[in-house]
Amino acid sequence: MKTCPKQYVLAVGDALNAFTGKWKLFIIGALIPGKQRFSELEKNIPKINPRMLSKELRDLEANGIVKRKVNDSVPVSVEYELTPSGYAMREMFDSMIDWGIKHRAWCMPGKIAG
Amino acid sequence: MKTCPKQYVLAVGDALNAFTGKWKLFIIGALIPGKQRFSELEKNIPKINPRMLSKELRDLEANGIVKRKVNDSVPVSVEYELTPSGYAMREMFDSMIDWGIKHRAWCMPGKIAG
DNA sequence: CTGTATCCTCCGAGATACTG
DNA sequence: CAGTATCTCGGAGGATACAG
Repeated sequence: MKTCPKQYVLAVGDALNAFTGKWKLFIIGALIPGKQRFSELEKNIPKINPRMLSKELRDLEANGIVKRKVNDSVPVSVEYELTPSGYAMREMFDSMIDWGIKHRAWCMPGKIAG
Repeated sequence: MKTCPKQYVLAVGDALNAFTGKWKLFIIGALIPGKQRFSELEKNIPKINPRMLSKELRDLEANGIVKRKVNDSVPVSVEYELTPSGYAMREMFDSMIDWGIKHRAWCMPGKIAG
């Protein structure tokens, strides 16, 4: 691995940490159009349960991908929003999409759309 | 999720499948400079054991990332090499590296190099 | 509404020994 | 050399009920 300085490995590790697991990608995806409340996320992400949603949101917050804002209303509401780093993930996803589409075309022609 | 057609989700899924897990990224990284034999991979990837190496290589081959070539020599040797799709992952990794480095600069300044 | 607390299951992955 | 066969364990993730 000639051209592979240590900070590259760390950087890829950060990126992987940020969106691996079963749900993080869906949560980030759901937040790209804009902030959402806990219950909206729960409704918009099929099959997730509150325990997992809560846990993943805490992970994402700890990793600086999502920020959490409590509105002091009655009843209380909590909004989640991507941080600048979170929004910046789009370019990374775009290049994953590019690769994925080319890969499908290359090795499973005819299955472009599922 | 307005701008999120189904084939995008599939494409990202393909990309994730291709390199998640504990070892796939290291294997791909080890193969970027060129083809390598089983035992070379085993030696070059610290702490991997033959069972995991074998399993991950089979996964990668099934996903069209790696191709396996048996040389009919004595003793037998087997070479693994990235497919064109495999080599094409570099751009994706580069954009992950970009994001990771910016992310580190943004949310953990001073820890650029670990 | 926004989460926690428990309990449980399944599988990724390590250790070690063995085979053609 | 290039793998496979077992055994084992921890942790990711699901189901459900409960709490502030």
